[in-house]
Amino acid sequence: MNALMSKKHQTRALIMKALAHPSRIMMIEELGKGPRCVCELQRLVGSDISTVSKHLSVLKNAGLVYDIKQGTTVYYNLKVECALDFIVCVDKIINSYTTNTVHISFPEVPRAKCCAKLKQ
Amino acid sequence: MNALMSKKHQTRALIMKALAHPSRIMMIEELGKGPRCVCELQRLVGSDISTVSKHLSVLKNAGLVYDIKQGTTVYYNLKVECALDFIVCVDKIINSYTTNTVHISFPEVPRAKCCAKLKQ
DNA sequence: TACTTATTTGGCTATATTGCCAAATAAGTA
DNA sequence: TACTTATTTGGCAATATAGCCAAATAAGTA
Repeated sequence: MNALMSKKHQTRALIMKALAHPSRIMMIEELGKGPRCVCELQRLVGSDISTVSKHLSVLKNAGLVYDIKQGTTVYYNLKVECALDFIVCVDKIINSYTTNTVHISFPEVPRAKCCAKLKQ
Repeated sequence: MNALMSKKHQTRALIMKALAHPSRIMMIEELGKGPRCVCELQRLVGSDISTVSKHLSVLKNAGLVYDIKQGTTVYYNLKVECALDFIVCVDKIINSYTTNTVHISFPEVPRAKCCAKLKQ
């Protein structure tokens, strides 16, 4: 894997990581309904307001939300609609936990040994 | 937020977390092409084989992959096709980094103060 | 200016994740 | 049985993440 590939996968992981927390998923879902201030999101998730603020900066850093200041209030907005698609994807997977049928699929031909260390 | 809601969001986060690592994203993408043994995935990501094995157990634990043993070789398989949708979602977001136009949207009416602590 | 409201930042501790090595396990082969 | 191959597990150190409190910042109001 070259450095360019690595960069790409790191960017992907940054976005996934941003969504990899219960509070942040909740907030993204809520922001799908419209802009919300930090206070409103704080009531939603129930953590300390400083914690919520830090979660929001993670989402912002990943490019998922943006903020607009009005007086002393900061409104957070969903930047990319498709962030909501993630939640649909996840819930599909959760549903598949019970309904999914496993397809057994072997490689067509036996492969040569691929893991052995070279002899010295 | 009640305990049931919390449970749901934790399950969602478990799946997101499983995908929140460059190597694991790479492996999911590769498994989209067909079953692969641990060795093949190890060559793909370039980490120690024990590290790769642990990454795979994270994916398995989240219900994203399953494994089938053939002799000494373990073939990993994508369990849910829609795990690939995530990667499409992420790449859409990455593309939006440059092309996305911000829609400024304020709440229609000014809201009452919502954050102040009660006076004692 | 002093106070209030809303939010962010710094700092700290607790916890989780990552990645390597070494050892263990599992299954096939000489 | 001893050896080889493929993979998993245990253990450990390094790093990252989370969440709280206290303090700082920003903007409005009396």
